[in-house]
Amino acid sequence: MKDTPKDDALPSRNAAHTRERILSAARVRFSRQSYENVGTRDIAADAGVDAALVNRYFGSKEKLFAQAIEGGFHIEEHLPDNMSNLGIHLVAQVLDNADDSESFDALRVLLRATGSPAVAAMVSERFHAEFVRPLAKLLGGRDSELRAALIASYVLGLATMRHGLESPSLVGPARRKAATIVAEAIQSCVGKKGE
Amino acid sequence: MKDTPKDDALPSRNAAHTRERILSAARVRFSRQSYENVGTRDIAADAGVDAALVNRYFGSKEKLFAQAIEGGFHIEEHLPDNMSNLGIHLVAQVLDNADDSESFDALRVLLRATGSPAVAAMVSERFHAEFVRPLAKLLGGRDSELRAALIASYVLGLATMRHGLESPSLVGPARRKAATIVAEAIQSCVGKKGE
DNA sequence: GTCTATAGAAAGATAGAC
DNA sequence: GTCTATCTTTCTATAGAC
Repeated sequence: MKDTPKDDALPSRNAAHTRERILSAARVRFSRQSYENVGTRDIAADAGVDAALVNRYFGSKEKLFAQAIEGGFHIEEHLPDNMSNLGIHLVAQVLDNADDSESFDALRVLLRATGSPAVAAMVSERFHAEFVRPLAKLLGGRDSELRAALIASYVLGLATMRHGLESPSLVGPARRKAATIVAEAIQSCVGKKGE
Repeated sequence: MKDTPKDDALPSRNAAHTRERILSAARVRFSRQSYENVGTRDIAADAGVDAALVNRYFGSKEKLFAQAIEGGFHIEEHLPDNMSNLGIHLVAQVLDNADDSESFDALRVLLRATGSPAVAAMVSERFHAEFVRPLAKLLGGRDSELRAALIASYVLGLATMRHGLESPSLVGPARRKAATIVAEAIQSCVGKKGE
């Protein structure tokens, strides 16, 4: 069987593809457990490759982590068409995300990394560089940095309740009301240009 | 030298006192790093006792952790005189807490525990039992559970930005404005009895 | 390009001496 | 009531065979 050039194919001996499989598996794992609780063996098993290849391709677990969160917070990918919908748009992205979903979620990685000395500073730096400061620039006006930080705070609080603590209080019928209220709080930090 | 009966004394051979020293050191350590990053040896060193005594008195690291957070979220100890000041009161407790303070802060323990399978469920359970549900009962009225969850969400978000990410955006001159805004958001979840 | 084998460090827990 | 010594497991990382 020859290697096929198709992207969807799974060539068994292809460095670039193997690398991507590892990175993808790492993103999912780090979204669900803290840095220390995720083993390079676990990642390799999920990716279906040998554990030694993780270090072979990424150098160390720490560098793999850095690669995994690279670009994950980019505000541009979380923006609505119109800034007047920012609140409801951000809130929906946090709440409409199944607890058992096996996908990458940078916000969850952040929540789980704050207690790990090896990566806490790295995550904080990226979050500010990719999310908070660009958002502040988008908002503009007085205290834009502060207003962006507050929006981040509302989003992180919701994410902690929903995905960190898996609180039952924000699912089911309550979800809709919660979304509306927090979206309003966020929106009030957006529209202050008139002041 | 005889053991003195005074509470402030440091008898070198006293089970109850040694136990208390370990527990106290554990509370501080768990406030600053995740469950996995805190070693029983670290705790013992801080407490000035032998590492073997940790297991001797608490059975296991997990049981020690359970004891450490016991009662830490109790809402009663975080309430103002009047519920009309709840927002500003809660916010102040989160923001007015030095990053390098060597004190126990249950909220920080919570933030750092969400990625640790061994203790995540335990922390979530206690937080809901000691903070969210009692708060809902205090609030009363329509959607009290939801409104309590939202207040918790605002508090956790602030705590994450301030102590999890050590964000520079909420300290200094910005602190006062941030406090006022979030306090208002919280307060709007308190006063809904008229609906 | 991938895998086997293992080095080396660190952690939780425990038995038994003092 | 406390400490020394150690068992056992688990993890990252790497050298070298295939």
